[in-house]
Parts: sequence; C-alpha cells; structure tokens
Amino acid sequence: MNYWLMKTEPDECSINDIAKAGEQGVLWDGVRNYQARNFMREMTLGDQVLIYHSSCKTIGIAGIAEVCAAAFPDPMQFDSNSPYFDAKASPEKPRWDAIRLRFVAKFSNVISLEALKKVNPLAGNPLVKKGNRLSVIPFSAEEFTAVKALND
DNA sequence: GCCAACGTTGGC
DNA sequence: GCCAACGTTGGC
Repeated sequence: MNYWLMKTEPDECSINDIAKAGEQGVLWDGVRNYQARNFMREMTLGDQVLIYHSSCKTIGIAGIAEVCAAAFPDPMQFDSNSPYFDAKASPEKPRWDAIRLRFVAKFSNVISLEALKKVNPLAGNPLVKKGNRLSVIPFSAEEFTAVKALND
C-alpha cells in the first residue's frame, strides 16, 4: 500500500465530484508532467490518495480517495479536440497515463495549507515548499497519518 | 490580476 | 549540452 497526494482544481474535479462518481470512480486524466506521470505509473490498486484543492477559495486537503484502476494510456492524448491532445503521442507509442480514483472520505473541514505547514512530518515535503508545481506527490505512511489525524 | 517559480522548448 | 525564451502553475 502506497500513499499519495494529488492536486486538483475543484472547479474541474472536487472531492464532491469524486464522491458522486460512485464505485467506478473518476477518470484522472490530463496529467502532462513527466515526474507526476512516473509516480502515477507506480500506483497500485487500493493506494490511498489525499485530494488537494488548489487555485481556489479554500486551498488545502479536502479528503481521501483510492486508486481503483492502475495506470493506462490517457485517452485524451489521442483526441485532437481535447485540450490534452499531444501530437507526439500515438496509440502505438503513448506518452501520458491516466488512473481512476474512487471516493473514500471527505474531511469535515478542508485542512488548509496554513495548517499543513505546521505539521511536523510534512516539513521538507514538496507540498509546503514555495514554488512547488508537482501535481502528484508521494507521501510516507507517517505523513499520511499526520494529515488524517488533523481531521479527527 | 499579479508575479515568482518552475518545466519545456528550441536555437545554437 | 547549454541556456534564453516562453508558457503554466498556484499562492496571494
């Protein structure tokens, strides 16, 4: 079992949207960063994922989801009508991956970035570093537990 | 809306 | 392989 954090703009896909998707979960596509993609390829079924709302009014971790489909080629890279289209990708040589995420829990309150910066095990985590742009971040069990504890 | 930080691209 | 230019991210 691995732990991760994934960023999303809640206008695009919020923790509520994931909850509404039910058992089959949501398609997590559009990741166009190699480091983030490589992390997605390491994900296995049942991995726990903290859902982080960015670029919005209430920034922070909103809940937990789990991986319900491991990495597969992101269909949007082949769709010339999609903003995620990549002319350099082909079905024979896909470049980008997607996963699926299923709802696990919504926190009673969004755990704010300000609060996260005060969590000891998170010191040094890219999430709380200025200028960080990584949208998929691996978490240790200790980091995950410390975040989850803030919801209790 | 601003702007610092960052990743990617492309000329050389 | 370097690095300037550019586009994007993301907090404020």
